[in-house]
Amino acid sequence: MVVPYDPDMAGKERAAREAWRAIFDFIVATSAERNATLGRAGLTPNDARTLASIAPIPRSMRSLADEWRCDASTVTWMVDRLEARGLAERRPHPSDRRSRLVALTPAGHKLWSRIERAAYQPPRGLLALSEADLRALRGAVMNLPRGSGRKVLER
Amino acid sequence: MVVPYDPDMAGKERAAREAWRAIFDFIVATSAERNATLGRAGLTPNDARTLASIAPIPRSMRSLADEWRCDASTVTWMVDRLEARGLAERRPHPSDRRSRLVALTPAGHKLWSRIERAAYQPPRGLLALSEADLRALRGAVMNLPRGSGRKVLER
DNA sequence: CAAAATGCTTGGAGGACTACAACTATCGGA
DNA sequence: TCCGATAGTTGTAGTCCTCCAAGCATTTTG
Repeated sequence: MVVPYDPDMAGKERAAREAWRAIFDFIVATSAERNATLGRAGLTPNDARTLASIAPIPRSMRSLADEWRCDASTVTWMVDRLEARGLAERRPHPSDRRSRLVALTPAGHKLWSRIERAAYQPPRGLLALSEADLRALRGAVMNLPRGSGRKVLER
Repeated sequence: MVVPYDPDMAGKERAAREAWRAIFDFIVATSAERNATLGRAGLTPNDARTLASIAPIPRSMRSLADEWRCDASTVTWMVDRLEARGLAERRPHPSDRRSRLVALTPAGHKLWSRIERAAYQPPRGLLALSEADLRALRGAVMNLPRGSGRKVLER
């Protein structure tokens, strides 16, 4: 798709750049607290990513390795650690006996829902905005490309 | 400061929650690309944090340990690695001979400015928003609490 | 069916943290 | 001046990844 010349593009890009800078700085400034939350739950960032990946639906090891672009043995290591803590379990794949499905245990689901709830709790700094700003912010940001469309989201 | 009852608080908090959720998901979805950028520069996330901390002005090891809430020997390790790559250097402290100031070398400044420029480049997904959304977004996030006020920013 | 491909695990190696204990050099106060 | 606090380093140890090579079981393909 060819984009025709847009005299306002500079303005749009400038807005995007300035907005992103403020968001990025805010994320960085609040990241320590998020990591501390994980730490208190005894999870590494990678543990959390694993929980997030298998929480919606059991996944094969292979699909996790593809998603994370890592070696298959790395996935073995990750899942081993969660399994040792009783948070995840391996199940037989219904149609391929080579494969395993990794699923959360009840304890895993419970912990993950706690973590997720904490992660979605807005940082204090965000509440410092006015209601008008927050409504405007929400209106804009809800239009962000969503979900699994990886290609869309990458830089 | 006591906050009086605010009948609209629920609406404000709801806006904050929904906005944060969208932002958080977006950040997570784009984080792999940011890490890849660091990786291409041969930096770990911790390396980048170190560069960011000493880029504005040389810092003592102690102040870094305090900022990161880690053991002093961890700072030694971090700085050693950057120094080995010629990105940072230890300088004498002007008034305390026990202390060292850690500063970026010219190569360190050069690399850091590259990294910073890349980090502030808005992800593609953000450009998917309309100009109106981006302007609204910018208007809101520019009011976010800024800079070094750690207490303000934490959750 | 035989061969190639696939899914996963194991073993080995190494890098990146991270803290603790012990030690040196220096500072600062009584 | 002497002693406790402070800044930093070194050595040690342990965890968390991360990949590669090798191997097993199973599936898919020619």
